Amino acid sequence: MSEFPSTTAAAGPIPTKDVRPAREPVTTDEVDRRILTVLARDARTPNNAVAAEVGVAPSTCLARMRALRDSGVIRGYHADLDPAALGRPLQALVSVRLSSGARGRLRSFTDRIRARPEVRSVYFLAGGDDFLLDVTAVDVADLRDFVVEELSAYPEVASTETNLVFEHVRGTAAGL
Amino acid sequence: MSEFPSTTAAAGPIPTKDVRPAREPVTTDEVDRRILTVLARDARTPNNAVAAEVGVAPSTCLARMRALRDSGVIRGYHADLDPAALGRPLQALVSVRLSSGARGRLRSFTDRIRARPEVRSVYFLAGGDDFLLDVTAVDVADLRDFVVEELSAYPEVASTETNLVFEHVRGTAAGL
DNA sequence: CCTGAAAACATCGATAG
DNA sequence: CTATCGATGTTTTCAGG
Repeated sequence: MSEFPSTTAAAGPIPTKDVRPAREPVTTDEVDRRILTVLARDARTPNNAVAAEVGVAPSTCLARMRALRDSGVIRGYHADLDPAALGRPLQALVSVRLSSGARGRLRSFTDRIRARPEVRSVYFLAGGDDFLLDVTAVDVADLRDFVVEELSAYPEVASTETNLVFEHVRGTAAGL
Repeated sequence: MSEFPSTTAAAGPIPTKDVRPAREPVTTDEVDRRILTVLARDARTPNNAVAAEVGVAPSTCLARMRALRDSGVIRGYHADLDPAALGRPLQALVSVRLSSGARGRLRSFTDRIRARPEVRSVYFLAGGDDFLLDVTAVDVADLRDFVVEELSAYPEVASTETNLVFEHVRGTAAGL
């Protein structure tokens, strides 16, 4: 089994049937893309509203949405929560480098890490660092605790580097 | 006016009414958090089902969801698309450093950048680099084109550093 | 791909704890 | 603040053309 089974994956207990990780492109037409654009902008847009916006019948739109979901083009639908509004006003990017002997346990290590409430997402990297964590924190002490006690405490971790995030904005095109 | 008006922001033409950026925490109780957990996992869960899952009446659930949306705790709902399935199998993180004189034009520069289809998100950083781009590409040539022609071509850009992303996974807790 | 009809759901106001 | 009820319009869903 590969160390990196897919280019990307969705979160936690997914509302998923049997979505394949999609190593190869799925054929999509203009209608599909317009559906995706609408759902990327507002995932709670009712099916019939999506249909009206892209100019197809609701039944057709529904079938397409399901196909896109089942084929893995749509990985899931997620509410975008504001960490600051939830009492986590600090955001940071933490680069982590593992000791060379620990690379084999990378997966189990990151599985533990990504379940933590601080962690928004994990990037597995090809470069000098092994991975990058997008994290939020209640305050600097909380951030320090996470880095020092949750990361650096493990012998697998060779080094970390923390960069504060002033602001994080989504791309406008959202993957299209 | 501040250079960084909010800690985070949502994408493009948002389906938003007047959601404030939420600099301060919003008071939420256990019911709210459970609603948020459900919606973070599957944003298309019907109000009915959310209500049943968290154990409140649908009317109550609906009112809370709206309050959470209006107070800015929920920034939006987005379909999570798989770039690989859409013909963009390459993902990378590009760190960008601007020339010191160009920092004042940072906002207009990044506004142009983030509208590009390659850009999934933009992190404004406090450290040595000015910002970090999460980008996808069709192939290496496409990636190179973006970095060389879209970034390095501008005099504002002092330097860039590109790191390939093997895999990107969402945190399990999704912001709670 | 569409239409159409039945079932499920969202939404509101009134009422009450 | 929360829950329940009932009425009304909308949305989803599926059978079939």
